[in-house]
Amino acid sequence: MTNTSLKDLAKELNLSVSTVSRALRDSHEISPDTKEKVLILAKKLNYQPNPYARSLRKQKSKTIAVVIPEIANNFFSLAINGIESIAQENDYHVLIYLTHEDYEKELSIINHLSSGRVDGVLVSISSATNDIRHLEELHRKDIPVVFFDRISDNINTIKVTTDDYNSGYKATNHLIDQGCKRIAFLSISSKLSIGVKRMEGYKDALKDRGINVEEKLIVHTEGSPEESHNKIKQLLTDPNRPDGLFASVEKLAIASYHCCHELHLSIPKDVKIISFSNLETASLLNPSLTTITQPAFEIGKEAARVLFKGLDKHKTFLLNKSIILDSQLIERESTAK
Amino acid sequence: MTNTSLKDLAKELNLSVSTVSRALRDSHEISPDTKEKVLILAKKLNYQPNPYARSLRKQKSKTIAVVIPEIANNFFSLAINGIESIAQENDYHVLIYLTHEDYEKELSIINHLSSGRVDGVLVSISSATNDIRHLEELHRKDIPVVFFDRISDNINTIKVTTDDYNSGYKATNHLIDQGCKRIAFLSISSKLSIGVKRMEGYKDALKDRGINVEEKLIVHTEGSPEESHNKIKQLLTDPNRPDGLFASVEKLAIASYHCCHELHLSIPKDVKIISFSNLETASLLNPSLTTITQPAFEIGKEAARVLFKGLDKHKTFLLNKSIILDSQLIERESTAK
DNA sequence: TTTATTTACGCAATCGTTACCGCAGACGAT
DNA sequence: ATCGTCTGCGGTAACGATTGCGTAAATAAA
Repeated sequence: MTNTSLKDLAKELNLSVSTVSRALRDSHEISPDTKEKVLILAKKLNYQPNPYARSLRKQKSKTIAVVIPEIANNFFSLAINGIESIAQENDYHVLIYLTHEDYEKELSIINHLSSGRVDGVLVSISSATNDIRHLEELHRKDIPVVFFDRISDNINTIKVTTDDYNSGYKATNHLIDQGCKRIAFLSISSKLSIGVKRMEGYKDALKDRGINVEEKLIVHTEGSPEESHNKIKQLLTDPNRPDGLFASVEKLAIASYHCCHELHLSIPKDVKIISFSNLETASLLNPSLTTITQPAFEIGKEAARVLFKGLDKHKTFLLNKSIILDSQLIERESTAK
Repeated sequence: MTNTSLKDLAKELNLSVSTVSRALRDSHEISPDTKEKVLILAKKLNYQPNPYARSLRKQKSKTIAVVIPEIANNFFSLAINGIESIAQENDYHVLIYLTHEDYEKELSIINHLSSGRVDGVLVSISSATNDIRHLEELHRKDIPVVFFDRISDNINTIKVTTDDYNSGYKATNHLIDQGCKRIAFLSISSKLSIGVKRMEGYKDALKDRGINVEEKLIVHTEGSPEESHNKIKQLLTDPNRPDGLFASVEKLAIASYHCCHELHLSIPKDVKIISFSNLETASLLNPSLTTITQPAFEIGKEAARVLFKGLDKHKTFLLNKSIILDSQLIERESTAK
């Protein structure tokens, strides 16, 4: 059985296709009688307008794309949750694309999206991405783009993030307050905006408290989980090892926990750890993890909201604007004195 | 700037639209010369065929839908990861829909999908779903449906799950082996297949070891997180409280941990806990959590694979078939003697 | 040389919806 | 009676890509 179309309805009711179409969209040009007949039959046959025909005709797809590095990640799955909820409110559909931190993949995905498949794009760039010409291309084709979390500063559009600099500053300050003298900073990319800004907060906090910034305490692990693990382990086996770790992303905190367990280092006695994280089990860890928790769900929602706001008025939308939501420092045992 | 179409290419090259179309799809009817000219210009203008025009014409969307209860959930986000990877291999697009365990929402989503928006659907039903007529409707419209994890036995199609009965049996057996005498079973639904089968495994394991099944040790928390929390707390404050908890889903294990902490019950001394879970931090919890870990990523992959296999040959596809992947019991401290 | 065949392309219909234009008939105003 | 003005509906041309069919020119076969 194939789907019922306007033509089927029209034939059944001895009306023209255009009349049926208008009746369904409650046009004032159609008499109440006719409307009712049409609506009843449509319901009876469970008529669903063909989305592709409609999109083709209206040059609107009622669809947005979400392009993210990975999904098995608490931050991103919460963000998607927020995005999807706003999309559902607006009767939009959500396409998901994962780049797996791969620039080539991101390139080909974004490139594909310039086909008009979607009305707008929400993106959090991959850690491997330097060149953002592919994103500018979308821009040029008048497809609104909103960045969230992992943004690029080199493109004029809306960006939704948390206050990464400040959070980095606060996190570092907290470690110092708890007695740390040598604090390492862990990140997954030396280029990613979130990494850079969090690091600037880290550096400034150290300076403001009169502590020297040591480059060898700044670890960028740009590759595999194994690489992260090894680099952290190496950091912690150094005779002059740090007494505090600031993980700029959750997975590095988890790796750090594993390393400490392996090396029989006690958290927080030997090493204190704080991390950006949306881990729901942060409070159940051994020891519970002090986190900077981003409002991931809200970030998703807000990014989607501004995107939808922009879907009406393209031109004025392509502005450079930053929306910054607050993160929360939640103190737990991993940084106890 | 709008997108370039076949017509644009044709005009530029003084060719007809059909020739350009055929050239791009490497038809043998087109001369090598012409093909090359077309391909070069297409690349230069970054021509991307309009997906909606193509879908309309071909009655194929190159898109699948994934309908799941929630996404901020390790199992589902891993499964999506698997699904997306297979979809990308097959050049398909993935639409995500969340039901939030709400039957009405699931109904309206599935109903919408009968419009032909997608070529196939992967679904894990909501805990509130009894009636599956909406899914049968898809079936009737020749839209292949593959269930994964949360399946319905009342519909003839492919289902991908783990061996829930066996896993339930093994988990219960493990608790008994570790010395538990009174084992409670926690689930989020008395109807959901995964809950029922895991429970049957639980019951049979008890019987086989000569332990009576006590109905009051079987807790179904069908509502909010608060309700779950309260019911578990109530269970644990009973003077005759259980000494073992078998959580059939991860979130109930987490709730159980919180309850034990609140009630100052020691895990595993006072209460041992085992849970179905894909928590990446299971080994870092306090104490580390013994889990039945499902191959979530593989389940997603496999479900997507069989769906794609079915997208060719509809008719023969609509078979009743179960694909069962093994879960793994990973013993940790929460069930130590 | 004539006929058949191949090569390389154009024409036009089609997918299902929507939007513009047109046009009867009813009705009121003049 | 004539002229506008609604009301309610139908016809048709798009949207962009695909595809069956037609056909001129080039080539081969007779």
